[in-house]
Amino acid sequence: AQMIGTPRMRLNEKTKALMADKLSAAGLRVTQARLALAHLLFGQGNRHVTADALREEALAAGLKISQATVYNTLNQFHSAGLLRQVQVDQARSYFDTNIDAHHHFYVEEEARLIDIAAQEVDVARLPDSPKGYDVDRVEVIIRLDKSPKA
Amino acid sequence: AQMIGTPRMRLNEKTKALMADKLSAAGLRVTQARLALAHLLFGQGNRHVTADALREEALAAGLKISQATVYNTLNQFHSAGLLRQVQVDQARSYFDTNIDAHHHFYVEEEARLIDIAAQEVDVARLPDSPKGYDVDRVEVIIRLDKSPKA
DNA sequence: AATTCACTTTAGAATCATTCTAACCCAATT
DNA sequence: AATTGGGTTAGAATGATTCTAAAGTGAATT
Repeated sequence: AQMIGTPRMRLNEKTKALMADKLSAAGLRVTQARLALAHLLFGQGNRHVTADALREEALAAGLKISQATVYNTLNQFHSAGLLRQVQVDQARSYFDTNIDAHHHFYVEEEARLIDIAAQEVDVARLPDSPKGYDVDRVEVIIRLDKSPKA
Repeated sequence: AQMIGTPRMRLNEKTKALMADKLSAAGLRVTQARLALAHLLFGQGNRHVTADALREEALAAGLKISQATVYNTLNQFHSAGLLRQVQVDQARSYFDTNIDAHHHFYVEEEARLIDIAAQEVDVARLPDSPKGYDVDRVEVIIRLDKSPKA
């Protein structure tokens, strides 16, 4: 009998199986496009991607996938709670594979987001929410500039 | 002789004079369009406006002003440090007349921003910035949902 | 008051991210 | 294998914002 994890099952296949589980668990049908994008998004560490960057990455990986599907998929993953949307730049939105509570550095000059673990920031006091409203989430964004050359 | 502040000088005129000073101080030429928009923006308490909302307000006030000028002016005011740009919604950007350090509530369902005074939030601890970068500013955004009906 | 020149304003076109449409395709079920 | 209901797609549509290049205006000068 073929054991789980033996050389016969390539890493890629294992990841695919994990991704299929992830999609099912999120209530999404397992399709080729979703599997492939999930593989790119969740196959490695946490990432911040724009729709266009993901599209290019997919094409570079030899996938045949339309821009509409990239958008659809990112939105579906977001609705399903697999991605978080980060709004720091007026031009485009970022999707973050890290869905745990955390914060961000943003370097505008480089259009680059950097995660900050929740425990690295201590928000000691917050105002009461206006009557009739509840806190959905608290975002801390630290905008960075390149240091002037000394 | 006509004294400053007598009934002969209408409130509107006084505001206009203040706005002219504000523009000059910011290094901007005093033009009709800028005066009129400054009057709408800074004539009352602090506000959060979108380009389109400001355009409509201008038209409603009987001003003849193009959308391009509204955009140009908002961007110039922003560059000159008279406005701050707030990025909370993927669809449009907001301009905030409050340029002091402060934070925001954002009600996505209503596309509404609410100021939070700086002293209402206590950010007790922040991570070190990555090497080569300096903190430009720290933004705290508290996203709100309508409370479910009890 | 007229002239000049640089800066402003403008209408409309252009751009760019994102969404929509309507047709085709595929995953699950019978 | 046929059916069905979502999934995917190319291309059009949308909507905010920017660009263009032509006409207008403020400030300084004659």
